[in-house]
Amino acid sequence: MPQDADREFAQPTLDQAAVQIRRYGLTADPQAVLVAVRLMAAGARLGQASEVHFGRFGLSTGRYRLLADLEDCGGEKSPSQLAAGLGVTRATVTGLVDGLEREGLVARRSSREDGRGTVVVLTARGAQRLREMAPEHFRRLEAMVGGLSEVERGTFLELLERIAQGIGALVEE
Amino acid sequence: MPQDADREFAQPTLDQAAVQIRRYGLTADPQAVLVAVRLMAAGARLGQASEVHFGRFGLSTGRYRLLADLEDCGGEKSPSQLAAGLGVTRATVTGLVDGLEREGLVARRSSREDGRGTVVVLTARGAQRLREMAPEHFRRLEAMVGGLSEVERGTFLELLERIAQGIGALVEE
DNA sequence: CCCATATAGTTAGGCAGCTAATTAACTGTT
DNA sequence: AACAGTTAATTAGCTGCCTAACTATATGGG
Repeated sequence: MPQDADREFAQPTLDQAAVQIRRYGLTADPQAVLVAVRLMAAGARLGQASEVHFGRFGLSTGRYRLLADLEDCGGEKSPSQLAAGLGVTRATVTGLVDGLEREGLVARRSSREDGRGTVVVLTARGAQRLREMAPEHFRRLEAMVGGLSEVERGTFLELLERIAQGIGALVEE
Repeated sequence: MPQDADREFAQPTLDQAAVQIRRYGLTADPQAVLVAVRLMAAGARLGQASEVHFGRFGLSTGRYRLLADLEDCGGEKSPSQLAAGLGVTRATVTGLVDGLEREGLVARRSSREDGRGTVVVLTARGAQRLREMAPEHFRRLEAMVGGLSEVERGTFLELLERIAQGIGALVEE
């Protein structure tokens, strides 16, 4: 019996943000803070929902993304290239590949050009798994934003893009 | 010398989405898929940026949120209530409290009303830590969305809200 | 009153992300 | 040719999140 399934996701409110800001005697704009906090909450929640979905196919978000990236690139890539493509460290890729290799979805072989390198290869079984998941995966992604019209999606993308730039600027500080 | 610091965050493109959809012979809308994928990427990136920020104060996103939630509620709450407020499981709260207690930022005492229960209490040191972090924390949140006007932020919030509903519907499937 | 069930908190084990350190191989300079 | 520095991949150890299982206490029905 799963005991925590009824976890509620109470969205943070504008009032909460305003109270916090006032408590510390600051002058930040509560609405701006709310945008940031809600975006983070949505991202986290989306991440968890994905994890559950991929779990049903014996994968995880990270493993799925690695597999998909491999297929996008013709089925072969070095761990370093995978890390760059996925935006994670090479150490993380090592772990993901370990798991996928155990399941026979990818294989490792050593590089011919570079004695230090290895190449991760998508196996037939790995490609098969991707095909099995695709319909539901894309259906879910579509359903998630189904409440928005095409124009609204365009607007959202543009605003998100600008926020992403703001995040990028922060990271470089 | 950190060796992976130059990790690039290549945003997924509309073309990539379209190619993937076509490969599996599906009919999903690439733009809708792109919105979902970018939102997930932004959330993940924001999460990592936060982690770095909080790390400079010897905390993490989860620990900070627990501390802040505690202060919002007058400084005392049970682990169960904390879990509900933060949207995580009680097991996770146990881990967060363990860490915070080790640093002397919170304390545990057993509940007087319920023999099974404990109460997590914000210590003076914990409150002090929050005060130290507040200015930079809120400045960063504000800076992140600084590229948007007030009207745009309102629009973004509204669209994000509708997407959050879409995510909620998926979770219940 | 007792027992079944529910709830509070913890523990154990898993995964994914990180950093830092290690080993091996490549590269460029002198 | 030898050595220094760089890069590829892995390993070890941390955190946060999860689920499942366990212990202890509450609570309600026969």
